[in-house]
Amino acid sequence: MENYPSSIFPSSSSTSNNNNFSSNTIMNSSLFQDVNGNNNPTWFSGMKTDIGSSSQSSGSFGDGTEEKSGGKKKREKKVKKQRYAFQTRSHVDILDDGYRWRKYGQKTVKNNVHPRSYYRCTYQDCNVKKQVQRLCKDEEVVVTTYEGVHAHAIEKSTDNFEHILSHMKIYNGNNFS
DNA sequence: CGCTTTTGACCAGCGC
DNA sequence: GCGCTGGTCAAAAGCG
Repeated sequence: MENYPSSIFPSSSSTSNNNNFSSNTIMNSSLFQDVNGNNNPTWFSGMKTDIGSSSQSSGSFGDGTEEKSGGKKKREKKVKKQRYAFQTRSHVDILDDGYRWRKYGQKTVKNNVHPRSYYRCTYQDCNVKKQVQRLCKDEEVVVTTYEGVHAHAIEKSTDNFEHILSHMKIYNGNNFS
């Protein structure tokens, strides 16, 4: 599409050495997974998982929720955004990536005993969402799917997470055409 | 008191 | 057309 974000997370003015990301987390692997591969996940090198075809009207993820057609509830009508998924081997579901998230839903998914949690960034006018889900076959593997791009700076620094981001950038730059 | 989490209901897309 | 499934809303409860 038009705007491939160079990275999911804009400049994260990081300095300190907070270990809030790895306090309870074992970062053995962080790979990107095609979220389109439903039952048969296929590992791929790129970080971009374009679920929408190509008719993404609004290029920015900043705010896409002004549409309230109908009048009942402003349930976002399946605006297909780019999603980015990566796996993390961790004992905890919540990976503190420096942003503030508010949970807005949880659903049990088919073929998986673990529920999927839905989070939304609480920053003002930031509609970035993420889903957190564990693999049924490997309970230590947590799949985090980001939807949208943060249009603001990271709120707290996480060097560990930036380390992951660096990998993501590498993947994005080399392998994704 | 304000923010977050929980949880059931609601809605839309998709496959049969 | 119907049922299943995924995603979101919103009220209530919980917590610092």
